Amino acid sequence: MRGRPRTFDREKALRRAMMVFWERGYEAASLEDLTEAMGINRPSLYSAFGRKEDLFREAVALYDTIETAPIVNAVEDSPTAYAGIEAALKRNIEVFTRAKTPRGCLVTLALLSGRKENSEIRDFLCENRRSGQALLRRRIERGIAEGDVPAKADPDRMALFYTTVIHGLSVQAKDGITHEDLCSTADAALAAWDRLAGGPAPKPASGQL
Amino acid sequence: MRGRPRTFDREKALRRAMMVFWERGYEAASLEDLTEAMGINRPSLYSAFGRKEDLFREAVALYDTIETAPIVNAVEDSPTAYAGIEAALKRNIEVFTRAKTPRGCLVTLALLSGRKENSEIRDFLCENRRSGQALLRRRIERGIAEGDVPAKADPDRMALFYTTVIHGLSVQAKDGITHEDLCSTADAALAAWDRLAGGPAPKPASGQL
DNA sequence: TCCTTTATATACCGATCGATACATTATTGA
DNA sequence: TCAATAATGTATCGATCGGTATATAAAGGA
Repeated sequence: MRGRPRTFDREKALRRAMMVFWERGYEAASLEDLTEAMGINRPSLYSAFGRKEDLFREAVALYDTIETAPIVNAVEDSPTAYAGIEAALKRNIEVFTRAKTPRGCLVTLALLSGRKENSEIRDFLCENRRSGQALLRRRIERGIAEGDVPAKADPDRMALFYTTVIHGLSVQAKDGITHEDLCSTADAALAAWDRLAGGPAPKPASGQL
Repeated sequence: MRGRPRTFDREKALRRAMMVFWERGYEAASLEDLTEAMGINRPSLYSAFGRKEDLFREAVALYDTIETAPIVNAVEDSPTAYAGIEAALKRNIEVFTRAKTPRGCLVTLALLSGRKENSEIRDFLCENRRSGQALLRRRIERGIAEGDVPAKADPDRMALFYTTVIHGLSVQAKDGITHEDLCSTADAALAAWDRLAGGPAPKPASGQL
């Protein structure tokens, strides 16, 4: 390639930008905060990532890759829908309270209220949240298909409930609630499972599996 | 009183400021947004309410008076702890989805992430959230004392769980979830009650009440 | 009537916001 | 060797941020 080579690691700079957005949210993360954390100056940021909005979208994509994707895998790899939802709750809590990263979920906390000119980014984050909800819904639907969830269960409703709890856990994590208390809260949500699913999981007929 | 009389209704102006903070959050509500909504200019705002931070604290106090206090009363006036928590959920949903006011809870959504120089306001809001949690805890403790909640129930844990759900409902309301779906989610949370309380409510001995 | 007091309106403060112009430096291809 | 290309550092842009100085207007008290 022609031209002067880049003197910084683009991926590492993006990861640091992600941390700033995670800590401060979208609007409160200033270009000065970002460039300082990334170790570069403004023109380098703009040539490598585009505008602040572009950088943020890429930071969210990186968050999805680093933080969300393993949770998605855990949900899908769990043997039952219940175990999948439990994994979603517990693994999110691990992320929300990890010592080396900011508390709570970037996608949930970065922009709830805000300036009206940032409504597109708010919608972008909302869509991301809905995709997490869709993940849980599909896992419960699969549970019905595979027989570990009663057929009369309502996957939409259950996914909405557990997604709502996860959003609440983000707020609580940001407020400094302990890991232990968050886990206790997740268990409380799971305690509703049988009644939400319309009874305990039907026992598969012997030899069916 | 001496001096030129005020030409605006202080209470009405405060209510409009509250709406702006409710809609945009603390940081994104600019003085221009505020003065325009309040129908006054900056010096009038400063002489009547002090700095932006002072105005915000007073707006939150008004929110507590107008929106929160009736919910507090409903929780405390409910005949049982279960009915009290149910009232807290349902009445919050009414507030979060009311057509004439912004969606979600001002206290929860106004400042989660943000600039580090606003950490005092974040703590102020966090304290407000914790007081809501304490309200639920006390109502459950009273339920134990009055016999409508089993003695082995954990009021701290139950209050934390239902408060977390309410925080999640704020996020969902902001995301545009329907009133019906929010109610369905609240019912899902209430479905965990018996297992959280350690069994259904003990039946009072006949003649005890 | 006139002075004191308080509110109003205009205009502006320094600081910071996101975003760039410009000149310089470093590299590749011809 | 040198033009073309791309990244860097500095310095700055206009807009907006929260917050005020200043002058004027409107009331009460002496």
